[in-house]
Amino acid sequence: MGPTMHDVARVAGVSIKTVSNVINDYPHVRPGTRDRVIEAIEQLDYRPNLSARGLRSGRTGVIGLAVPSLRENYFAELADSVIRAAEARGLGVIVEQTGGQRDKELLAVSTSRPRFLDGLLFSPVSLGQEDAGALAIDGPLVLLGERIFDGPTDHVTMHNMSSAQAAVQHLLEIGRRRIALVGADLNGIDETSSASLRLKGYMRALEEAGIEMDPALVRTTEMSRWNRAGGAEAAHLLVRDGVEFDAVFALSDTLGLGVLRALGEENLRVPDDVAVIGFDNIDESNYSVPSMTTVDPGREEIAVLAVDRLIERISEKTADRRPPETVKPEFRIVKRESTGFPTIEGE
Amino acid sequence: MGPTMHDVARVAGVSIKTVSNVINDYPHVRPGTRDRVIEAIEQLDYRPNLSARGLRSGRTGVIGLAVPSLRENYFAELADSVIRAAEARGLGVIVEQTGGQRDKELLAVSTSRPRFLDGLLFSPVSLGQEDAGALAIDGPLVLLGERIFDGPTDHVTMHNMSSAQAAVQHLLEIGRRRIALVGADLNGIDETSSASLRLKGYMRALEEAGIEMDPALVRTTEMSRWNRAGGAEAAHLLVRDGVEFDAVFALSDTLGLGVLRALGEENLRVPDDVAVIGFDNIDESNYSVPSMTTVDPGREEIAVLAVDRLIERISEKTADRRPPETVKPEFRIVKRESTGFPTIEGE
DNA sequence: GTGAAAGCGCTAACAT
DNA sequence: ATGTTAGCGCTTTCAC
Repeated sequence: MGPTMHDVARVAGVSIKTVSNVINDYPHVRPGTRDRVIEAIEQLDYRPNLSARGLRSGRTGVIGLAVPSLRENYFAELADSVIRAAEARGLGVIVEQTGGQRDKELLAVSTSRPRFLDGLLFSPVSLGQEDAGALAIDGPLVLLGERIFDGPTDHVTMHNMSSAQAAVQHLLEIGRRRIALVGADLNGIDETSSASLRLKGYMRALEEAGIEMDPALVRTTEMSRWNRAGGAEAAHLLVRDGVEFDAVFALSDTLGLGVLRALGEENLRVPDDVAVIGFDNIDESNYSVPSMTTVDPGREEIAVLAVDRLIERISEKTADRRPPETVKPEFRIVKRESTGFPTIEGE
Repeated sequence: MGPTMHDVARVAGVSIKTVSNVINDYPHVRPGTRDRVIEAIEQLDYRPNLSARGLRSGRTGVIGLAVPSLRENYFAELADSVIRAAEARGLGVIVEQTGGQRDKELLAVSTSRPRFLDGLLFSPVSLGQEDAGALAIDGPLVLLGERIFDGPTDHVTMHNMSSAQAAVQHLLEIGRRRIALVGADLNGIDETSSASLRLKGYMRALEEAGIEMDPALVRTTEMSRWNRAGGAEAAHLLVRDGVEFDAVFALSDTLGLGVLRALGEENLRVPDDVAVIGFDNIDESNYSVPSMTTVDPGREEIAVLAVDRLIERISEKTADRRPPETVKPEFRIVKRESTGFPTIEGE
């Protein structure tokens, strides 16, 4: 067991309170005293016991991040951003994987969370609007994604609809008219899924361009197959169904990467025969053959916004509680080879 | 502030000790008493305060995992495996990213770690053999990777040399003779890098086949460019230098994926003109065009072995301390399209 | 500006 | 089989 505050106090010839003051940057400490304490800390290699601090102060300095899986690139990159944002603010991050399973998601916001985490960033994929009530947990909670709106907590989401609209506009601008959509929701349009919101953006863009939507171009994909295999399958089916198309809007980058693979196998050239745009801007989409145009929803900023919201909630006094707030970062279209633009290194 | 053991004890009509006994599965509790306590726990939605437990018992139930970055697929997938292994054993995981920077790696095993984590899994890339001394920290530590051998801690690594040898043998078996290697160490062979160990395996396989190594086929890549861009660059240079080759052994999958991209741009067909094998078996290598043959170093088992070693060390009494131990899982070659085998779904 | 002391919620030694 | 109790190392209120 390492040295304690008492040890430091003894070596520095002060009381434990003074040591505490120095460690917590309490301003009214005489410089000389402060120096003696710091010296003692270094001499003993003293480090505060966070369990004790946590017990006393009610804060552990650790937040949770609950995501479906780190094997999904988007969430691995989101975790990277969250961990860096949290570290910059002196917080550690415990990563929990829900596997996108409803029971594990419910667990993440309930019992599984003993009094330990200062707060939780939670990105559900199975819970929906009807579960908003389950979010009324005791600790600070910030929601990520678009499964639940108007819940009792802060919410960081993205411009799903307008960015999807912009994506389709980009395809229209390069002259495409038969634009397939890959990854639509099986249940049609419910307000709360990324897929539905992005589909709405697609429809809006077509409508503005005066193009009638062809249902044969809209391909559904089970949520569990929102990956390369699912994208490949959808593209193969498009071809084998004999549907004519000159562009694909994939509702996620991994779907898009699968589409690229399948189009290659079908001997269709990208972007000459078919242009492709994805959604998420994961690192990988810059390195596919060809590199893939995509929507950058502002992942990095989502992480920063979320961590900052959470910190605010953690330090907020119960009395002057602000009402829950929903924020979204700006998005941008990253143009690459799959829509006829050269790849920009490092983009 | 939630209910405490005292509250539970009061509701159940027992003493706090009995509550503690029930929670910690102490065997000698009368069934009826146990039931009353469990009922009270549920009624109050009581959850133990881990800070208090940690303070008292010296255990927090949280371990650390320090990796370069979750944006590198291999480490994201490793983190996934570690988190699942740890969860199965009731431990949480705080993920730290070192960015592969020497100073942050040193920090990970020193001051940055206040008395909080029960133990640390550490995958260094900048620290080397000469830093073995820095690992003599107080808490349990298990090392991952191959930067440091014979250090003072347990070490989970992989069969770098023999698996690399097997990779090259696979290329030889399909009739390739001019096998390029992408990703060699700039500093030539030092014992402690994955690159060097895998290069040795390459040389051994060639030697056994009676093929003389052609230095023009061995391409070096800076550690910081062990990614798709670095792999692509190396492949482009191979072609532009006019080197003849019919296969590439990429020392990592991301290098290999870059190689695939570059070969496509150079109008070389894979595997007809050039066969490609990677190393790591990240999910992505199964979805490239073409899908990529690779070495599966046993990542999943590495995680389990590491977590189990760490748990043993955590619960070990200082007295009967076992000497440090080095373990490696089995590897296997996953054959895919890039060496002429059909992709197997889900492989 | 600094010290003394209480107590956060829990575990475990000891008592019954 | 269960109860009593003393801390674990820290923060914080209250003195001085």
